[in-house]
Amino acid sequence: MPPASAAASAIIGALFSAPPRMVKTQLLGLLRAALASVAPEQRDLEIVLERPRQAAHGDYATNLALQLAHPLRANPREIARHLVRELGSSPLLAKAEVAGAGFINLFLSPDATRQVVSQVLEAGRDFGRNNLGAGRKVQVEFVSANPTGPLHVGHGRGAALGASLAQVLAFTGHAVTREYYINDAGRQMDILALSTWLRYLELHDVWVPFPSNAYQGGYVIDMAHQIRDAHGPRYVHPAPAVLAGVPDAATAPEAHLDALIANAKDLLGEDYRYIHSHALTEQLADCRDDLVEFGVHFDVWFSERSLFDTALVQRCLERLERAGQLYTQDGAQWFRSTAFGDEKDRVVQRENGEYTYFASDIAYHLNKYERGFDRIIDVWGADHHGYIPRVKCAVRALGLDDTKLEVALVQFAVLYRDGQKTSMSTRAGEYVTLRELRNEVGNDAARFFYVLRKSDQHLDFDLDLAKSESTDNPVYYVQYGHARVCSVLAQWGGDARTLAGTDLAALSGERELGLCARLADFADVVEAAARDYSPHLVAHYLKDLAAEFHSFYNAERILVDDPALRQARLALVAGVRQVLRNGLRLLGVSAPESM
RNA sequence: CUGCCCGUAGCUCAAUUGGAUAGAGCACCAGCCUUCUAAGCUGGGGGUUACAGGUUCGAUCCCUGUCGGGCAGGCCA
Repeated sequence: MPPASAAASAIIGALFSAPPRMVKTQLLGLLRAALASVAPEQRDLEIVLERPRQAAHGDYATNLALQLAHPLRANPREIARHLVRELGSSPLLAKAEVAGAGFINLFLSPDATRQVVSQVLEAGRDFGRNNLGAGRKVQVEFVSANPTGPLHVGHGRGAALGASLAQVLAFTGHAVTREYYINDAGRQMDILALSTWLRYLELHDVWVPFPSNAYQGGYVIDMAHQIRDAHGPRYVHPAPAVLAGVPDAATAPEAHLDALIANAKDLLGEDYRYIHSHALTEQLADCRDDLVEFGVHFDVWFSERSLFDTALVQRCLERLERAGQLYTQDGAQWFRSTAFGDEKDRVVQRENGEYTYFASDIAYHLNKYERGFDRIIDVWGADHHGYIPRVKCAVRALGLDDTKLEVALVQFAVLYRDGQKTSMSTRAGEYVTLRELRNEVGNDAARFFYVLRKSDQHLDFDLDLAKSESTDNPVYYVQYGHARVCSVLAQWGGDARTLAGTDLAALSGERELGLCARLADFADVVEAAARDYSPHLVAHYLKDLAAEFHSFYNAERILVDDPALRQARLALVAGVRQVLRNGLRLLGVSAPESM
């Protein structure tokens, strides 16, 4: 991990300072100056500048006067009038007026509205980028599924959200580390190893009843074949030995499984580790391939087992011990989480000496803090929400700042086909895998649909809609907008890069200026998406931008005879294409040149 | 029983985090192809934001209660 460097931040900062400032930023500067003049003691007040819902209320509006009314003990409309007077005249503004209870409505000059097109074309792929994060180190940990089988559609949503969120954060000046936590130390991995071995024994006509709570999937049989092909009968043991002293499966299924695992370890000795590691390696590779095909990449694959190998779990518990936050009861070791506001104390080491998942999780979070992240984002399934308080308690007990740790919850996705829910039972091993979903609807539709909803909302995933090549399908709708611009530019035949310096004065129609305003909004959308961990805002924005473009395209011809108007419109649609591209890239969706 | 999340048009969802007259897409109705991709566009109807109070200049958003739905509450992960 390279050290967080001020130098790197400075370089990044310099990159961003090059393009001219956005109109909104310039307006904020004007308002700040007016504020300092009207109410010097309130000069540091946060100024909110927003897009009014209605066109009659201008391009931007601010409630600044309303905010000042209380501290100044004055009539908000009166304050607003003072502020407007101080704003004076600016080439940016066509008009500034006081409205309603004391809003200030700002109407941009056409020049001010149009200049965004030049900014888009000059900034190119960097348009929308900002330095909100100022180079701060952020870790996004997501997916982190147990490598005990293929990823399913629930993991897919976490993958899509985490990847998009990481992109958005990187785009807003954060130094992002994408991380996958591998649960390679627990009982679930032992169950997978056992399952593989039992299938392997079956291939050698050693028949041990396959437990219903072991892993049923066909991939387990595949691994058994691989092991047999590579090593023949080396790991075969007779069924009576495998079943020696094993309690009844029907009455004690979990104890049955644990006893089988214990026998496997005894009989196989060192060879058990081979089977265990073969299964882990295979499943992890499958998982990684799946994610790579999905366009989801990780910087760090963090092994749970390494927390034990480096004795971090032990050191972590010793640290809690010294702080007086551990005690022993009923043979187990407990963390006094109630002292930090949790509902009940939690076990960290079981009576049988095994550490709980919680213990390694505390250690993992300690490790995250020790790596110096300014912010740590855990993306979890919403069913883990009850787990948040105890982890935060543990972090506090270690003397760390728990406000650095944020958990983004992802609700389940429910698949619909022909208007019917598709079953997704994890038990029988017949759940829908991410790979099946990707094969059916394609990576682009999957990525887009997954982030179309706020992540903490349930997602109804309409498979038929995702597959349809029609206007109803938002992915196709947005991508088609991009392809359409490409088609127009191809028809024109010129070099799109030469459009950056185009004179835009001919853009004067309502639709044209409306599109310009929409392009300018991209910067705000990106910022909001980063601030609220809400990539869905980008998806919605792209739908809106595409709709506005299609509407414009339908109403006006771009390749008109008048050279000045033609060039200006070409520059405008080239700007639309660039912003569509940038937005789609944040979501991991391709921007096709033709469809 | 307790805690967390949610409840917005017939359906799926937004709403710049407390702003002005709550918006899109489906579906429904009526239109638009001699034109750069009709894989598109235009117009229309549709709402007591679950319900009842409260906080203030202003509430879908914050607080309280009720009703309804989801998820959690292991020495499981």
